[in-house]
Amino acid sequence: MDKSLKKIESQVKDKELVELRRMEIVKAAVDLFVQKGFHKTTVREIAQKFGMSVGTLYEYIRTKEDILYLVCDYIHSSFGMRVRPALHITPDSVKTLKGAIDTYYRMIDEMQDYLVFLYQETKSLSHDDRKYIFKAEEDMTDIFEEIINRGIEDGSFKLDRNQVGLFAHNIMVLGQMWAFRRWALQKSYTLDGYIKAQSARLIKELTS
Amino acid sequence: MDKSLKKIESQVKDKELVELRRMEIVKAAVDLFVQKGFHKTTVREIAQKFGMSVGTLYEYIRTKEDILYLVCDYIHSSFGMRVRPALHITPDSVKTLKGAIDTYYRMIDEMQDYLVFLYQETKSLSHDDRKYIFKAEEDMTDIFEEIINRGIEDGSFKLDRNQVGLFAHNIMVLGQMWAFRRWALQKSYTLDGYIKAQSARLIKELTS
DNA sequence: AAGCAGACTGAACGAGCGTTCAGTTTGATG
DNA sequence: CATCAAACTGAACGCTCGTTCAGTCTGCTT
Repeated sequence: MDKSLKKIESQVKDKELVELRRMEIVKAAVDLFVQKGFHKTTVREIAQKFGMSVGTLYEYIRTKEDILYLVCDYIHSSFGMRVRPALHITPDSVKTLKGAIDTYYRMIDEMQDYLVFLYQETKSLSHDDRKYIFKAEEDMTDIFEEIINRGIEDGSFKLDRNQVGLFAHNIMVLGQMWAFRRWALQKSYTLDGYIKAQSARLIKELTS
Repeated sequence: MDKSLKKIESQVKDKELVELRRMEIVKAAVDLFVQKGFHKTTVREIAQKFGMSVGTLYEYIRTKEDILYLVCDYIHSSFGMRVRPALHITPDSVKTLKGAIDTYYRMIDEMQDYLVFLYQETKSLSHDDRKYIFKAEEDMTDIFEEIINRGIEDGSFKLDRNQVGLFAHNIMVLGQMWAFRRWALQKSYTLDGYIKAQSARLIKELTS
């Protein structure tokens, strides 16, 4: 799942160079997109930040939307790269879930600008591309579901089987809320306080 | 709070006509915006659906962004008009909260397209206009806070005072999740099932 | 050195779109 | 019926921006 589904064609032959330049393009574009939004960012601006001419930029992509796709893909895989290695399945299900929540919520805090951007601009992607991006969310949900299911099996958690999916969604949404409602929450809570409060509540619900 | 904060100037003198035509404009624009997004909708399209020429349209607004503001304001006040009258404060705090959740969640279901649109396009508004729109969210949070606080006072709910705000946010976000994650949730749950499950969980948490 | 392919340049093109304005219609007034 | 202002029209303007392409530069090969 590290590589994108879609192959975007380019004029340039050298595969490694394409990879390298595209990473530069993404790095240049992501900040502009997050700051100004996709529509208000011009290809010229991206090229300028990228340090090359518009013409060159178009050697590596076909359309402006390709850049959006690359950026979304980049953000999405950054998430994946950060969560996966940080998730330790331990014999103690409570500890495992606590750790997963902590990891996920901290990642959201670090990447809040990207997260908000993803939610706001995915509708500008084609239907197929959007599905691919949503896939990342489903993968994450699956991870939480698995942890909860293990906990139920070993008797740590009490939860109706057909509520596991919903509970996994709740965990994720309560984390994402930190980014989406920062205008309210980040006035009254610190990240640590927020994680502690939400985490305690979720765990208590599962164990009582 | 029914009238907008901002007065948008118009060429037309007759105040009532302005009000009438603007409502027609909003009605025409809102569907197009929800369907295609703000940026991809042209003023010409709106004028056409509105049934008048572009020139006339511009007698009632100054810029395209004015239309966005009018639409956001319209959506926001539709929310307000629907929730407020449906909220009954009863002596039974549990029943009151259950009713409020039910009302709010059903409203989200009905207006899910609008809600998603609001979240996706508010960033295109000016800073002041955005603040005005966020205000609606804060008002709603206040309502839930008040219900919870009453419940704590009359002994129905057990919750640390400094967690009331957070709990109110949780209630709202778990409702909005129905709209934002419909791609996953609305496959596996009915609205009634969803409300019952989330509501039960929230109430249980407050009363146990 | 000559030849050549791959990488790069940026002026130019042209379509799309927000906005305007010179002019027409409408209907109220005297 | 004449007058006039308010409401309406839509072609035209002008600017922005995605995209292209004729031409230049670079460095490798023979």
